[in-house]
Amino acid sequence: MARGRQTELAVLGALSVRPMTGYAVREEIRQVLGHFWSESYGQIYPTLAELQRDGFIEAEQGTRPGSSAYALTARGRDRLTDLLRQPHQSTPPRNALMLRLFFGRALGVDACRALLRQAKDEAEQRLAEFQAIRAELATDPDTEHHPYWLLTISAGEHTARAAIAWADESLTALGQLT
Amino acid sequence: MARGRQTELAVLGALSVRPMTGYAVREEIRQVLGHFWSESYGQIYPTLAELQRDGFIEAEQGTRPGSSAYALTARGRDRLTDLLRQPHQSTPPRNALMLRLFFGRALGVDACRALLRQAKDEAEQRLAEFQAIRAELATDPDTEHHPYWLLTISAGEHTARAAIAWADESLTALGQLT
DNA sequence: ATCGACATGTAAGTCGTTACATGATTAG
DNA sequence: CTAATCATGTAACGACTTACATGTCGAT
Repeated sequence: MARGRQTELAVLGALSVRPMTGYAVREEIRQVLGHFWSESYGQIYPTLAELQRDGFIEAEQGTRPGSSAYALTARGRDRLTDLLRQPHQSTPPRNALMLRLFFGRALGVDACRALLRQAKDEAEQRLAEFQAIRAELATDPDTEHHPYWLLTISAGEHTARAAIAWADESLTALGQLT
Repeated sequence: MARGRQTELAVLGALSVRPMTGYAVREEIRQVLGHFWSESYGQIYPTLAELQRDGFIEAEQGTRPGSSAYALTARGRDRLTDLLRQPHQSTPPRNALMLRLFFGRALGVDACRALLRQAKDEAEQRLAEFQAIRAELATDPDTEHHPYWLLTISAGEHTARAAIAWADESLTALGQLT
């Protein structure tokens, strides 16, 4: 499966933006990549220790006791590029909503409609969040990351809009049932 | 987390369509729900044993030795409805493509464009598959599952089309870089 | 002083896949 | 006869989350 590499990649990527503590890595991933990725402390801290042992990151001096920010080393930068180039295998799909709708006959039309309305609400909220992030990014000083971050925001917007359209269509279709 | 329930739900759902062996449950999920859900033998067989122990399913007679098809009991049908009604929590997101594009600066424009082209190809293939399933479903004798199955197919189509549009847009955007 | 945010780390347990062993049945 | 498919089951392993224990720092 080689999925430990994925956490390694996420952590190295976060540190490539700027040096950070483990806590900050988690916050960064949660706030900025939250719709596409997630990591827990139980993954992050062991990974940081491993990366430091292997010389891919180093603790920065000047941090207060009980806390240390890590920065990429030159080898760490190479390692990041390596990992980015490797083919990615997505986790097997597990969409709880689709599983329920597929067996919707046993659930009943009304409950399915409720599920669809909830899905639509969530998609609308996601869309608003992405648009807010986009607006915030527009005011930021231009970093070289900018065009790539826009890519992922755009993906979020497209997906959310598709979900909204699908939910509307499906509510109509189910409405015509009995 | 209560995710063991998810496998239980998938297995009960499959058996609600028609009685099946464990092997067939896996095939059914792989072929029909493959784009939204997956289960492995390591999950299915222990779950079947548990469900039988709890009286939610029973082995049908008349099956050949070394093989047994299971059917839902009345209690099993209730159990399925119960599980369907319970609120679902999706697995935390882990989108390997987005993770890579987000750190695209370290990967380079050309490699990112290659990733996008690949994503577009995959989305087009998925769209074709969904349309094939839709066509096949149209020739089938009408079951009560029909409208619900169409729902999930439609979701797949919407998502695939959104992915294609996003990839096209993004390829253009990245093309204007340097 | 105390509350909330910052910060580190681990143990326990769940979840899930992969790989293998084993054998029956069917189509060519 | 033999290859492919149908079928069952489990052991080993890896990935990941949750919950907890512990402590620092800044603001009120």
